Amino acid sequence: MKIQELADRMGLSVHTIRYYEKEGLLDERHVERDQNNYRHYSDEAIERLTLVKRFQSVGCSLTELKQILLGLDTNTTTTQQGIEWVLSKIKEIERKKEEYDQVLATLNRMLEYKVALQNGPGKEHR
Amino acid sequence: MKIQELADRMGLSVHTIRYYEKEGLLDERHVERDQNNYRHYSDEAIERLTLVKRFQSVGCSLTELKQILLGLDTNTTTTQQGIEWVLSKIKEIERKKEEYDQVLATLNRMLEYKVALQNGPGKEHR
DNA sequence: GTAAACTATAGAGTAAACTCTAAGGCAAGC
DNA sequence: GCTTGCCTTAGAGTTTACTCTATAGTTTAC
Repeated sequence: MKIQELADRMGLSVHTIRYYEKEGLLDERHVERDQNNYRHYSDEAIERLTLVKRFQSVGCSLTELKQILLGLDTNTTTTQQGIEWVLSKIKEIERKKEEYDQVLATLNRMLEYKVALQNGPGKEHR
Repeated sequence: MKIQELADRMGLSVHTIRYYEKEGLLDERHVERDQNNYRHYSDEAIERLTLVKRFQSVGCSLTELKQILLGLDTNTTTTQQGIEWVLSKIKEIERKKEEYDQVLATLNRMLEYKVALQNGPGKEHR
């Protein structure tokens, strides 16, 4: 598929996709060039970008993502070191999930307060 | 307490704290000025910045945070509208938590793969 | 066969959230 | 009393992740 189609399917702009390629998040398994020099994307590009979006949405920078993808692609970092990296990342994500729970708690308090205000104005305090 | 102490306690830089104040995330309940014009922070500043960090860590922009804090501070946005905003925010956070679970799943797959490689090299495939 | 729509590149511009610098005033220790 | 270190402001600089522009070639539709 060509870049515009991929962009539409992924909900990204063509600029962003080219930018990701420049940043090394896509490689020959995902993009090739037609005779006319147009980029041609494989289905693997979809998978890759889905992964990119997913990790990005939990706060990974593109630099960090490159590390992660490298870890998925090659066995180079396989060893105690690589395992420890993944473990620390897992801990980090779990901490973040706890943060989310605390934010949810705050939002729920806000909600209850607002609902109470709406239902019984004049009794706001206590 | 003075700005450096607050910064140390919160794990922020003094620059960042002044920046937050300029952006309207802190007000007279959190900062006052001594005779020498030094900023003097109340304990409420700690609570406030904790909240700021918490919401920020789940992807809220400072602009959005200002809205949230306004909603906590005043009753101005209390009405159906405000309630709906909180509800939509809660949905958003819940969606994000699901993303986190997917990322955790990916990391766990990476981990298993790496552990398997380390324990039985030569049997990487299948 | 030509206009509209898509592709390419290089590079400039933007927004958010810091981060740092300069130039100066205040304060605490020796 | 003076050096060292923290405080002030205004404003410049940085980083990240886009986002857009200019210029030009290609493809598709009528």
